[in-house]
Amino acid sequence: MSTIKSLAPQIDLPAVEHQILSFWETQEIFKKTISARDGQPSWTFYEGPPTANGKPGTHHIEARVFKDLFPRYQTMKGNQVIRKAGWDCHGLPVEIAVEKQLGFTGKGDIEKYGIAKFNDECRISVQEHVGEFTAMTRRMGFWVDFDEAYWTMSSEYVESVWWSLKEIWKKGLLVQDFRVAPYCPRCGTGLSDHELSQGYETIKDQSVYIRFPATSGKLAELNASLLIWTTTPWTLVSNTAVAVNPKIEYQVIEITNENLVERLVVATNLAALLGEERKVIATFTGAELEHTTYSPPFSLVEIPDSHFIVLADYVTVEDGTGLVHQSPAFGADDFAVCRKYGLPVINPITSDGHFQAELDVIGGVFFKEADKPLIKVLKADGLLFKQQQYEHSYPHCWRCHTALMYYAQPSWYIRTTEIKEALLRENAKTDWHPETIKTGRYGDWLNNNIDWAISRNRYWGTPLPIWRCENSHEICVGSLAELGELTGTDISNTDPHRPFVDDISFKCAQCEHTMYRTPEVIDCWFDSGAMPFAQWGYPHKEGSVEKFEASYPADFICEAIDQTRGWFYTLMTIGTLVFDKSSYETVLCLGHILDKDGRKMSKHLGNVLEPMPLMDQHGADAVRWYMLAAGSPWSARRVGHDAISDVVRKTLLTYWNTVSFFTLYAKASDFELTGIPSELSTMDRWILSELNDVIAKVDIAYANYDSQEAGSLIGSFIDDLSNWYVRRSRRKFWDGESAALNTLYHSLKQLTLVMAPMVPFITEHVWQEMIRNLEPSEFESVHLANFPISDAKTIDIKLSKSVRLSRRLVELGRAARAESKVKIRQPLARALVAAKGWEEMNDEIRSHISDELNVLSLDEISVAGADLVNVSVKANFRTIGASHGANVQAIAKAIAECDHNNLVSTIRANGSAEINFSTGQNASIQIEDLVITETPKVGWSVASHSGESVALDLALTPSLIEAGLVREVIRAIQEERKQSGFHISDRIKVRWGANSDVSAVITKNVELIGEETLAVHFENVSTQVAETNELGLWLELIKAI
RNA sequence: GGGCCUUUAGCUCAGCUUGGUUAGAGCGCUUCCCUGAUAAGGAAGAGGUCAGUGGUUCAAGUCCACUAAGGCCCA
Repeated sequence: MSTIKSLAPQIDLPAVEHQILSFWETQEIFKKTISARDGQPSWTFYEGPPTANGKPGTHHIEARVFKDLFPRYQTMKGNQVIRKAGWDCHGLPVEIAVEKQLGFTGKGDIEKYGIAKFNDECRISVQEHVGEFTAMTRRMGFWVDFDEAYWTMSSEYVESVWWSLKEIWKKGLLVQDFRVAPYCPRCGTGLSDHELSQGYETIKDQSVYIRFPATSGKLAELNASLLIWTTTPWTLVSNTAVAVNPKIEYQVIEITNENLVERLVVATNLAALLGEERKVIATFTGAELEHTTYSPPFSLVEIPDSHFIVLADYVTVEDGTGLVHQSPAFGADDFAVCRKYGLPVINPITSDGHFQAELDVIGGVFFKEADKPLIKVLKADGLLFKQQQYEHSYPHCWRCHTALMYYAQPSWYIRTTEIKEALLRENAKTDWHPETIKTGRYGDWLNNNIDWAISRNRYWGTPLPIWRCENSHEICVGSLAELGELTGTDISNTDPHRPFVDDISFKCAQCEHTMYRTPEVIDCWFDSGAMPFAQWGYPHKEGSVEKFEASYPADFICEAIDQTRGWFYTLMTIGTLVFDKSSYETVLCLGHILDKDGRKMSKHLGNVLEPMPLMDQHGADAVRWYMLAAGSPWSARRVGHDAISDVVRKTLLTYWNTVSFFTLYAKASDFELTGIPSELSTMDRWILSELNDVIAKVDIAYANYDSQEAGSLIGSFIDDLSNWYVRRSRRKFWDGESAALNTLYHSLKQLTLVMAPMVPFITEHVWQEMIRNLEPSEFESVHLANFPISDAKTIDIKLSKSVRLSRRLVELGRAARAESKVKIRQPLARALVAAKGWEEMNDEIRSHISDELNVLSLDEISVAGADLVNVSVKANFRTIGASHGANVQAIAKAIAECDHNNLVSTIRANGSAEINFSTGQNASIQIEDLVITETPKVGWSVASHSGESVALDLALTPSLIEAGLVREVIRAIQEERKQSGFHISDRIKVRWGANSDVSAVITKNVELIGEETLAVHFENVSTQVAETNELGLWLELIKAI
C-alpha cells in the first residue's frame, strides 16, 4: 500500500507550472497523447500561423487558449489530434520591420542594398520573432508541434502554393488586369481589400467646388459653367471628363455674387447650395447633357480627345453637386466609365506618389501636398467657387500610415466573384460560433465579394510563378521540378524566392521569344490560406497526399473576429477554388481583448499587457481560465490583473485546498482506496449526483465549444464540493470515515479530469501528487487519461432540489440570527420552517440545517398551531396571469384584501377557493396561485423569502446558556491549538483558569470538551488571572505524548 | 454613408431565447458572524431612472420601433 503525501494548502502556482512544463518535456507527454491514439478517429485542427514580425501580445494568448482546450478535450474523448505549428513568414509586415531596422525609406533603398541580402535579413528577422512566440506558447501550455512546424517561406511550402496557383490559373481564374486599386506610394505596392479595411483614418481635407465653363451645346449658348465638387483636388490635374446621372434632373441657375452674375449647372436636388436667391434659367435631364464639352481646370498635362460630359448611373445627389469630375487613373468608377467612352487613362504621378518632375506648379510634389498650390492657381484663375474643410475617413496604409491613392496599375487578380455561389454554399454548411457571424458579418462580406487582388510589387513573398514572353504567351509553373524541365537544368535546390527565380528564363513553347517571370510576389494572405495542403508540401512531397486527405477539411479552427476578412476568408476561398470545398467545418470566432479601461491594446497607448510577466505573476492556468470562462469569449473583453487574480482565489485555490484537505485527513486516518461503497450517506449521494450531472453537462458544453458554460459549471461544482459537501461532512473526515473519504477522492479525481483541458497545469500536479500517488497504475499524465463518463443512474434530481432548499433555509436562518443579534455559537431550542418541499426532506439534510443554525430541533410551522401563525398571501402573477389574463390586477387586489388565514385554510381543505373581485366576477384560486408566507406571531425571529420562512425561538434556558458557554470554551481552545501550531491529530494537555461561572461549566463538561479538542488532560490553575480573552478564560496548551 | 455588436450596482459581468410584481453574482466598501483545510465561508447595510424616448401587453430589464453614446466591420 502506498502512503499518501499530505499536500500543503499553500501553493506557488507559477512555480508548480514550471515543474509541470519540464515533466511534460522530459516525459514527452504531448507526443504520447498523439501516439496513444494511433488508429483512433482523427479530429483535425488547423493552426492559423501568426505573423512573426513582432513580439507576441496578450491577445495572442486568447486564441491559443481555445486552440488548446478543444484539442485536449477531443484527445481525452479518444480522438487523435495532430497539431502542427505554423509560421507566417512572408509579407509587407516583415519587410517594413527590416526596412526600419536598416533605416530604409523606400523601395529604392532595398534595390540598392540588393534583394538577395534584403530577403536574407527578412528571413533572419522572422526566425528571431519565432523564438519569442515559441517561448510564450510553451509557457502557456499550448500544445502544438514545433518540431514539425510549417514555415510559409520554406521551399516545399512555396512550391505547394505554386501548385495551387497553377490549379487556379488553369481554371482561368488567375488573370492580369488593369484596375484601379488602393496603392501605397511609400511601400510601392497595391493593397488587397482586406488590408485596405485595416487602415481607414479620419482626416480633414480641403474640399473644393470648381467651375468648368461649358464650351459646346445648349450650356455654352447659355454661358453656363459645370459645378463640380471634389475632396481630392490633386486629381483635377488629370481631369478627363465630368459624369452626370442620365436620370437625374439638372438646372442652369443664375446667381449674383458680389455684383457678379453667373450661371452654374447643378443637380436640381442640390441647388440649395447656391444660396436662397437663385434664378432657374433652364432644366435638363442628365442624358440631354451627354457629350457637352467644357474647358478643363488645368492644362498641365496633355489629355487628348477628352473633357466632355459622360453618363454614369453611380452618380448620386447625396452630396456634392450631382456632377462628378472624372480622373480614370485614380478611381475605380471613373476608370470603368471613361473606358466605356474610350477616354485615355492619363497618370501624371510616378510610382512613389510624386507628380512627374517636369510638370509646372506641382512637379515633384507628393500627391497629397499638391492640393494647396493647385487650389491657389484655381483661385487665381477664377475657377474656385467655394472651398471648405471636409472631414471624412480616408484609407491609409495599414503599416506605414501613408495616405493611399487609388491608382490604375497592372495587377493580378483571382476572380473570386466567379465562385461566389460556391462560397455561399460552403458558408451555409459551416458551423459558426457565434452563429450570427455566418449570415451577419461574414455572410455580408461574401455577398459583396469582389475579385481578390493578389499581386504585390514587393520582394519578400512567394513569387508569382508566371512566366511570359513578348507575345504575351503565358505559363504558370507548379513546382521547381516543372521549372527545371522548362529550362532543361536541375534547379531543385534553388531557393524559390526573389531574386533567384527572377533570373530563370526559358524559350517560349509557342514562339521563339524568351519567357521571363512577371516580377510580382503574392499577397501573404494567400500563403496562410493555403496551409491545409501547403503544410504537408502537397502534392509534391512524399506522403503528403495521404496526410492531406486525412486532414481535410478541418473539424475546427479558431481566431479572433478580425480574421473574418483575413484567414477565415482566404482559407475558405482557396479551399473552394482548388478543391471546391471549404477547408473547415466549425469556426470559433473570438472577440478582441481590451485593456482594463476598455481600450484596444496598442503600443502607442502604452497599455499592452505583456503575456510572459502576466503568466509569471498569476500562472498560466489563471490566465487560461480567465480567457475561457470570464465574460463572453465572443464579445470584446477587458483584461487586467485584478480579474485574473480573482480566478486564482475563487477557482484554482479553492480546488487546490480541497485536494490539500483530502490528503491531510486521508493521511491522518490511513486512508485506503476502496472505490465507492454501496452504503452511502445522503451527503455522499448528493455530491456524487452533482458530480455526474456536472460531468454530463461539461461534456456537452465542450462539445459545443462553449467554454464559458463549462467554466461556470465547474466553478459552481467546486463551490458545492468545498463549501457545502466538505464543510458539512467535516466530522466524518475527522473520524476518518472511509465512505466519505472515498467519495471525496472519487469526486476530486473526476473533477480533475473534467478540468484538465482548461487548466492543464494544476490538474496535472494533482494527478501526479495525489492520484498517481494513490494509484500508481493510473495513466502517466492526466492528459493521457479518458474523459469521465457520467453515470446517469447516480443523478438524483429530487435530492439535489432538497439540498438546494436546505441551503436556502440555512441562509434564511442565518439572516434571522443576524437580525436577532444572538450569535450562532449560542444554541437555541428550536426553529420552525415553512417551505414547499420540507415534507420530502430527509433527516440527514434536516440535521445539516439544525447544525448550521445551531438549534436543537426543527419543526414544520404547522406544529405551532393556527392561532400562533401569521399567514400572509400574495398573488402569483405568473399562474394567475396565464389563466385570468386581464383580470390579474383585480384578482391580486382581491387576494391582498381578503382574510388570508381563511383563504389558505379553505384552499388547503377544498383544493381551491372562489375569490370575488371588483367586476363582481368570481375566480377560482388554487394553492399554486398564491405565494404564502407563514410566520409565528411573537417571541420569534423570522426571515422569509418567496414563500419560504425560518423562525427562531429566542427563549434561552439555563441549559442552553450553558451549552453556549461550552461552545465558547471549545472554540477558544481550538483557536489556541491553531495559534500554537499543533497538528490536527496532536493530543493535548490543557492548563486553564477562569472565573467561577465558566469554571463550573468546564468542570461539568470536561469530557465533551476533551473529545472535541483532543485534550486528554485538564488542569485547573485557578491562581491565574483570567483576562486573556473575552470569556475571561486563561489557557495553556501542552502537547501530550 | 451602410451593417453588426454593446449599454444592468463604484468596478467586472449574469439575467433577455420562453414577459410575471423585492433585478442577481463576484470584486470593493461599512458593520457583524463562523472557523479543527482554505489566500476561504456566512449575514446585514450602502450602492440600480436596467442608456433614453415611444409602442405592444393586465404586466416590459426581457418583445417592437426610434434616438444617443461606445466598439467592430464595410465604404
